[in-house]
Amino acid sequence: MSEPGSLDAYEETRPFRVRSSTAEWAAAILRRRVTQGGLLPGSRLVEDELTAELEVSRNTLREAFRLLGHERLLEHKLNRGVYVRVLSPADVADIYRVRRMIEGAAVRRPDKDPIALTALRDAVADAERAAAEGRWLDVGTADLRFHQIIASLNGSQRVNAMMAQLLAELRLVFHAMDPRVLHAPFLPRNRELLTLLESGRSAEAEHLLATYLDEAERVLLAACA
Amino acid sequence: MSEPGSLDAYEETRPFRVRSSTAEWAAAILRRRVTQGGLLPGSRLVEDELTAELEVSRNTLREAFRLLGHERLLEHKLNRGVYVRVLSPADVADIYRVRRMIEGAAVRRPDKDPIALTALRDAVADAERAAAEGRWLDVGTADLRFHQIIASLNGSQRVNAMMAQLLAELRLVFHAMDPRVLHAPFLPRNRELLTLLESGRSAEAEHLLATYLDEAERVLLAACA
DNA sequence: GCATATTTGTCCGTATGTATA
DNA sequence: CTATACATACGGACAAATATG
Repeated sequence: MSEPGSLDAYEETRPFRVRSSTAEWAAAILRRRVTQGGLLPGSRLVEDELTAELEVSRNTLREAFRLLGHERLLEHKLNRGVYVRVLSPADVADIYRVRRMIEGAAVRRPDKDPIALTALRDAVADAERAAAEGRWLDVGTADLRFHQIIASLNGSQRVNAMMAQLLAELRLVFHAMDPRVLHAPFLPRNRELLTLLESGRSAEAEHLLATYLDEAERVLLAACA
Repeated sequence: MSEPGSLDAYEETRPFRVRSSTAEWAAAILRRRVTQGGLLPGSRLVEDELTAELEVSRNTLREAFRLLGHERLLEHKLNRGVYVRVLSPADVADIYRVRRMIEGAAVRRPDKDPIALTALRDAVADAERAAAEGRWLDVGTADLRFHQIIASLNGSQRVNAMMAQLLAELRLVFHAMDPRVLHAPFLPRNRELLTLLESGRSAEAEHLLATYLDEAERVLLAACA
């Protein structure tokens, strides 16, 4: 507690514990390792090692495990330990079924929040700039942000939370792929989708999104197998 | 559990708690009390009382609290305790936004699973029988099952889980209402919706469902305020 | 198949911080 | 302000399950 993570320069230092609990702090560090690829799917998380490294008690670490398990980033096998989740092809297919439902309902809505449209323009511009400069990981981040904003057009906090969790899960598969191959084909389509949304052509946007998601699913399913 | 000190090798001290963790077992008991109205919204859950009653440790009970907190059945106020969630009108509106999305997508699908249709017929029949016999709580249970099956037409495990959670949350409001007033108006419409689904009239089913959900939302919003 | 070491699951006691009467 | 009640977090303990030789 007194000396937070002096050996680990990568990690954020422990924030003020006024607002967040120690368990959430530990969960945040592990979450970042998983979503950013530091911990690959299938890796085992040993309690002893992590309590020593994070300098938290076993109880607190186990609470962090539970938080991330509920986000489907970790898998808890009884008496056998905690592992980074490995997505099956069935998982990927299921995630894309939900994405088609959420994003489809979003673009079908007649009333588009102008603030969200502005945020969409920013996300597309960021992705294009990152691509031009070869920062493909940043392209991926902007792409995920784009789709998170699309989902937010539904105007539901619960849908936003579901979408955030789905995209975090998808990142587990992303690490098995070249980010350029993964994101480059979809950049122009994000731009096109944005144009259709801005001009209110919902039916065309819905169709474009459907084919978009079908193809993305195929790419990721190939990476799974 | 009942006798922590006794080391009798032959007696089974924890019949079923070996398979699932003790925390999940405790969570299951509390979940049941909340969804079945034994613990009303706003009630405080005191650690000391529950550790004594359930005969589990504080750590284990806290694990159970976390689990139910993520299911949105309990509310965790930092340093101030754990309470049964009280749904605001905004929560009810949000839940119905998601229900319109999930159930709308379900009835719009062209391919209806025949097994699900059979299950729907059973649910409607159960509800009607229970209503005829004045068992209004059972009517409510069958009604929720009806809508859970509707959601399952999407063919997604994740959507099923979301729907189950939404309906569990809705039960929090149900306890503030007379179950007869709540469910009776919707019985004939479930029957009608089933007929439309069986005959493949998706557009009509979608419209009926939309007006159905709008009215149910109004009823519950009134109960909230 | 057995014996041992490791790891997890659970519980306890306690110290500290925080909110409320 | 004090007192009280409670949540947060830690470390130790031991049984049970699993992994290892």
